[in-house]
Amino acid sequence: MDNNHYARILNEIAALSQIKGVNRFKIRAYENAARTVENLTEPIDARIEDDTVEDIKGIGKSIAEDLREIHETGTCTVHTELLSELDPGLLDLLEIQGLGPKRIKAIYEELGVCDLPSMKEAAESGEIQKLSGLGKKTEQKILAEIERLERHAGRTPLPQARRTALSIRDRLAKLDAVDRIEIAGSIRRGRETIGDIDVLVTTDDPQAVTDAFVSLTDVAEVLVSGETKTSVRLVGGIQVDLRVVDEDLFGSALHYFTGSKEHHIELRTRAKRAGLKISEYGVFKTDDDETLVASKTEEDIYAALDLPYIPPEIREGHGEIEAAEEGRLPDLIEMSDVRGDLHMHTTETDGRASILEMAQAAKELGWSYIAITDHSQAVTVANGMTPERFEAHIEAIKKANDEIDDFTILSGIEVDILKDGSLDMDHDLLAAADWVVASVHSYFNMETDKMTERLLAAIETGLICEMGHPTGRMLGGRDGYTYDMDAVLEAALEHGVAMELNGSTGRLDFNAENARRAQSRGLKLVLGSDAHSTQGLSAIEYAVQQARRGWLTADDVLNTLPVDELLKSVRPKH
DNA sequence: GCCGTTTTCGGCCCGACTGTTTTCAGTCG
Repeated sequence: MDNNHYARILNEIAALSQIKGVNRFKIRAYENAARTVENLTEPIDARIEDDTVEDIKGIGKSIAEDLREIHETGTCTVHTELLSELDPGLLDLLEIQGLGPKRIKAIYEELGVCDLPSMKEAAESGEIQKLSGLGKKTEQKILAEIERLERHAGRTPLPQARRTALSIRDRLAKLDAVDRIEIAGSIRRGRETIGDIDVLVTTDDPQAVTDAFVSLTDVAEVLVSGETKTSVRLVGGIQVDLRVVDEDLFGSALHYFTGSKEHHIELRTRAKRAGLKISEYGVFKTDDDETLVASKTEEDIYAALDLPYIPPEIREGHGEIEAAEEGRLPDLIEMSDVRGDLHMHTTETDGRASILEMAQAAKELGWSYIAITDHSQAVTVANGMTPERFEAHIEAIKKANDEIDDFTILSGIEVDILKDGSLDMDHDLLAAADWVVASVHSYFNMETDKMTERLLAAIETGLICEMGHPTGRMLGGRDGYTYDMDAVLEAALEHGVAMELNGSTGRLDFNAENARRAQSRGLKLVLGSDAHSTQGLSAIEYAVQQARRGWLTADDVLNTLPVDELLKSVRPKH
């Protein structure tokens, strides 16, 4: 069973327990355990079977028992009892901003409201405002929130949220009153989907900045406005929080507003033991009259806690603080480590630039090589290449090399993995090409076993360098196809196939968790832009960011190698 | 429910803002 299945049940136990009103630390224990399971690089099934599940930090006797029960039956008593006591529809109500577990419980008990439709009905008929502690305003907010949830559910994909954030940043940066402005929050950490945008500003005129912020043309509604914190909702539905801080406190504020919550909880617990207190205003001593120890930079904050700097991308409460303590923090890959890009398209199929244009643009970005990887014929909508066209394309790529200095253009292809696992191209042509990306573009809904067989067959041809966008998921769109990931990773390792971390803005596939899982098995990753235009090449930044979230170093990534070493590192039997 | 360089019991991050209240609980990040 997939780790996510276990995590989902633990999360539901936490959410339902909140509404039931149990001890909040017990709830946190379930949340922590869910997060731990989600981010485990090995199958939880294996830990249950060899009876080591209780050795995992954050999983004790009781939750271990729950996990064993889920392993055997698919669910556990704690979960089923909560579901029979309460109503599963209540989980949706937690999505309503401004309503927490206490109020939901009260409304549930007083009015029998058990899901979004009954909440809407109760609010529309004015029943909510009659309850003690609730009033007309809360009732109106609930209605507005339900309407918003009906219109626009879920989180925003990172690239889209980042564009919005940068636009807001640039507009506010023009104000005289703004000294320094920075995007913090989950965008800075590079989470693949974004709940809201956090903007941090230093100024000597907070009122002027706040006024300008709420007057931005795309602000639909002001949610909160205080001295240091203002929140708005944009026309598109996304929430933006603006925080105004003193210059001297910039480091501690940036650290605080970057999160994650879990990272902070762990860090603050650690600080407390050392007689320190952390808030957005700095690190303070708790024993005397609260002396300020650090606040100017994030480096200062970590130094005050006797820790090395922890990069934003891994501040997720996934063991990074423990690793920092023990000097085990990975030296995360950086943009400057990347030497080339191994996944892109040209006008030969569905790209918008020629071979040479792509090469020149890549050279300007600082790369020393690229692979041109146009589609094979199965992708008819992309004008995929027949064997004849591919053969000619290989020649054209070789020729283009003569027209650019100090740069290598590898001949390649993104060959389709057909329904039966065979490759959509003559094998001798694949063998003749420098770089072969193999990808699935059809029949996404195959059964898990069939899809596993399909991918294994493709890997076992021995002709593949790299598995392209390995799960096929679209960010904020379709889910990835399902297969036995462990079996596929094992085969890829055996046949010298790297897994791609595709940075194109609609995908980010592999995601960070899968990349870390592959890396922990000894597999290499490749960062690819999947560019269809010269501008598209910059998507590699997203791939780097996700790689950092997956704790990858330059050594884990093949396209940090010089081109000759790169080519030696794949297709060993070839 | 989990955990231990103050601990096997007694803790478990910290502050801002709002609405409904007359001093603060609830929610959020």
